[in-house]
Amino acid sequence: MASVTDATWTALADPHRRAMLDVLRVRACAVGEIVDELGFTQPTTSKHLRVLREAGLVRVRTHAQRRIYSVDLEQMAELDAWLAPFRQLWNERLDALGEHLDRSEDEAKGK
Amino acid sequence: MASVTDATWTALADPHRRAMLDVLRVRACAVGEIVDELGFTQPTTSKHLRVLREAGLVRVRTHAQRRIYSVDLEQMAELDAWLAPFRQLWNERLDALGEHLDRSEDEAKGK
DNA sequence: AGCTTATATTCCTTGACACGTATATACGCG
DNA sequence: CGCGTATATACGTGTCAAGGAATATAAGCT
Repeated sequence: MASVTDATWTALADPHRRAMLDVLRVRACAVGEIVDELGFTQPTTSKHLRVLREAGLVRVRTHAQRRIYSVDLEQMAELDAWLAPFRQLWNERLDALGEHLDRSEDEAKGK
Repeated sequence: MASVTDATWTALADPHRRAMLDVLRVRACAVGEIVDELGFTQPTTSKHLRVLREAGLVRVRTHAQRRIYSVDLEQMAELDAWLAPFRQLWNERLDALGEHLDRSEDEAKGK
């Protein structure tokens, strides 16, 4: 149960790696497929995948010579947990705005 | 309307800066308060705040000599937007599990 | 205007990271 | 077992970001 650590955030700091996660979000991929899709060299791709793996963001399963990488959704959920308090503040602000608008609307409808 | 860019993710990669965001999430702070709270030196704190500002993650308003920093919740919401598709997959997985459990439960209750 | 407080910036050194090239490991197959 | 495919690692190099110390800017105060 890998938790979110510095490595996780560092891994996300690189745009290539975020692109890789976006690809893997759609479906699990072998290394070669990611190379084809994103156009990075194979060694670069493998190195980035290693960083993502050590960050707990992706998982590998070996299938013959291929290594199939997929997103670790649980880790993403933990990232989300860090973001959640901020989102809550944001939603509170939206709610306050919505209430404000509703009040005007209710007054118009005479509700 | 600053959007999420590489700078945003890079800013989040640093644990000190995430700590600062956690402090600012509770309430807006002047630089000195952050220095006191987290124990970084003043120049370091200012430099990190600059990075956060240029990343669109915090806003400043000047109040006499003090500069009051606060989290830019809108930017956080945009970060959340990137994470959202992953969260959705995660929730679908939880729902599938829940449905599975509900089915067993319903059979037990004869619903 | 001088002094103090509050914050920002500069310079310098150091360490981490990304990329390319070359090479190593692993697996399957004839 | 030798060969091809698929992936990982090692090495050398250039770039960039972080921290400390010193200094600059800015605003209030007497």
